[in-house]
Amino acid sequence: MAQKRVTMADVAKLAGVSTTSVSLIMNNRQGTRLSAEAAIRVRAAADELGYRPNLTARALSTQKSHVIGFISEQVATDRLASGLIRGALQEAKRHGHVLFIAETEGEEGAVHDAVDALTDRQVDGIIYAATRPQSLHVPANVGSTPVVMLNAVSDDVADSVLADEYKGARNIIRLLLDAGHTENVVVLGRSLDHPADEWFTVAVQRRLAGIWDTLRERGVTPIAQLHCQPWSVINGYQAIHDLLQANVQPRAIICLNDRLAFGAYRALGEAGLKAGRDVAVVSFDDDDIAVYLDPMLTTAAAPFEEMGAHAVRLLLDGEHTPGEHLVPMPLRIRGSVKVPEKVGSRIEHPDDETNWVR
Amino acid sequence: MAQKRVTMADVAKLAGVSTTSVSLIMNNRQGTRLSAEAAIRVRAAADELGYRPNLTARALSTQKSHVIGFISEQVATDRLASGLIRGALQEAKRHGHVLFIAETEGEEGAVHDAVDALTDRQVDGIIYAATRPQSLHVPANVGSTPVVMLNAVSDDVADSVLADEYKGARNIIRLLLDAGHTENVVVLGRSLDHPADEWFTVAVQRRLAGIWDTLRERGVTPIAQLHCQPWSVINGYQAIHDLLQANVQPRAIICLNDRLAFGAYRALGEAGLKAGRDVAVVSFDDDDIAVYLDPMLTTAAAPFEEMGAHAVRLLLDGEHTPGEHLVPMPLRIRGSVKVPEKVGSRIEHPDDETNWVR
DNA sequence: GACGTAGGTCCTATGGAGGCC
DNA sequence: TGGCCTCCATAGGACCTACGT
Repeated sequence: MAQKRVTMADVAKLAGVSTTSVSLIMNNRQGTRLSAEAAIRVRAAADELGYRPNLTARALSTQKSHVIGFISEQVATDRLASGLIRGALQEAKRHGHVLFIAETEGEEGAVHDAVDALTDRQVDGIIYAATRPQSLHVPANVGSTPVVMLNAVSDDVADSVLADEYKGARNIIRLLLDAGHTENVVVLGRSLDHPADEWFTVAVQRRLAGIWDTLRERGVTPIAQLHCQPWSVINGYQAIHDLLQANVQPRAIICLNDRLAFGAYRALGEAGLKAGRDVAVVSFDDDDIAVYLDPMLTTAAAPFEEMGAHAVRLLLDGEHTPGEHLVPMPLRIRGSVKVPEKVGSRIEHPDDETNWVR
Repeated sequence: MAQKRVTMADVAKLAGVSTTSVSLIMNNRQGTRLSAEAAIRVRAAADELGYRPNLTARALSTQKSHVIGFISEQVATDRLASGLIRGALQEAKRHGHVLFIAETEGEEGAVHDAVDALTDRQVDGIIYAATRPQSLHVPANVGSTPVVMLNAVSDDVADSVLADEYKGARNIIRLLLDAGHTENVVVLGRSLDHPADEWFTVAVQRRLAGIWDTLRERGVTPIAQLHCQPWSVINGYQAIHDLLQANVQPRAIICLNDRLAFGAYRALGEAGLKAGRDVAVVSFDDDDIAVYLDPMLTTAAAPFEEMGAHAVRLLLDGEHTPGEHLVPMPLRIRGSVKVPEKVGSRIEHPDDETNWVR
């Protein structure tokens, strides 16, 4: 027999005041001269009854639900990008907000439905997230609800939170070169002269640009560009396998993501070579598998948690300047690159703030 | 300039009826004699204005929010158990519900706070989930909100959804034995005579019981029980490594989870042995890494999605009989066990319904 | 037979009322 | 007669529903 919740009216009765007074006092409204004594009575009554305001009713009356909607294709389930949710969740909690989660599973029209489901419940804002950076369409039924794109961009929305691919790429390449691996360098994942295709997203463009700009600055010319899409374990394996078969001996491999690196490890292993010892390997993302590898992978981490948190902050802060918001990619320096002691300490990192090593 | 949403009143005015009529018609209430013609007018007006009911207001008046709260320590972020959320999400969506997600990150008092945050928003029910089956305390402030434990149990709550560890174990062991691997069997992860400790949860007990009951039934006596906790890659590696050093040659390894299996693969590899070819390996969970391994791992999958969906169903169905709800663990038959063609087709699976092979 | 009125859900916002010196 | 302090009535917010016309 669901005993009902305590309402303001109950508190008011016990304290001998009106519900108005209870509301004013419980919300600590300034500028209203209610006697200190009344305030004490009301608070005591509220405590005694265990009163908690009904946020649904409050939302109805204030038009602010303190709820944020989180739409994604598969974020909650994608092990790489679930960090996005986690970051958003924590930040939302710190602001007394809660998250509605809706996943579209890539179904047609599911985004539209999700938006309906969320706006029908008066969310204060919507985060539209993707597991891989891409351009998405935001359905018109969001109406006037603020939207922030997370790990994605959209023509329909001003704000988007992205990883700083360019600087991240510069930093990890600098790390590689500073450690002395400047000969027989191979770039695995995408070649520069390949025509633009569906995989060639903004994020990829910037990642590539960061890599090549830095190589050129240092006067390093790779001995091979291995193109393969998608960036899967098997494709990484195949590419390096073929390279070795052709009797080309890489001394450093720049992998465009961790899965390619995983594949590269295998191909190297079959040839009796070992990452870290015979071949330096750097990569991107800091996928979970990065630390399962032997040796563990040095990689520029996708800063998902921080990105998720930032998206929430943007939504709650109406004052920010709209546009692209770039979050630094921290380097995870591990065994796949041998960094000589003396070199390690004098590695230059002009783009300093992006170098969150841990 | 947030143009306001259209309300029932707007529709009523356009259709020339009262809001009552709009409510009755939009909700398809039976037994109310409104003219068919009025219904048509109302629907047309609603369409024209793009009317959508405000679910916050509806929740306030009906006391049903069509929202389910999902509390967990780290489910959204745990790559193994995020399937729980996904399943819940899909099932909720199918019933027109939406999920609030709250994570506790294991902080003290966070569960209590999460419950407050959810009940303040009038959720219709709460799912309390864990990444590893365990017994949890449910704070009293849930009040009369229905709660279902997911991948967990609690003294405070009747309903819990768990994987059917016992039958799952029986089935995977049968598979192994039916494939002819009955000699030199090793059990990796926990030994029977080890005293109960924090790791010895109900789930583990049942998993173990399923394994040993089946071995005994078939008259198979393992040549070794390797005990190690936690069930990590490194511990799995170490245990098998030591075994091989001691010159014991296993022909079949029953791993208590996939991470142990991963470690076992490595130790075997170093000794020039290969899973599937020289040693049959079976395991539990169907972690993501299971398909990254070479050969891919044969394992009894933790049916997380189905469990999540089931929890939602329980919450929405007030009529079910309370108690433990066991969800079958499907076998994922892959390369780590060689199943002779003729054997494969005549493997017996008395516990039939649990054998969702895919 | 076909519909509307009024009151309920719980909280907030506003103006104004009563008491006292 | 005013001014100050303390408080509350009322009117929303958008919806549902029992009853009445």
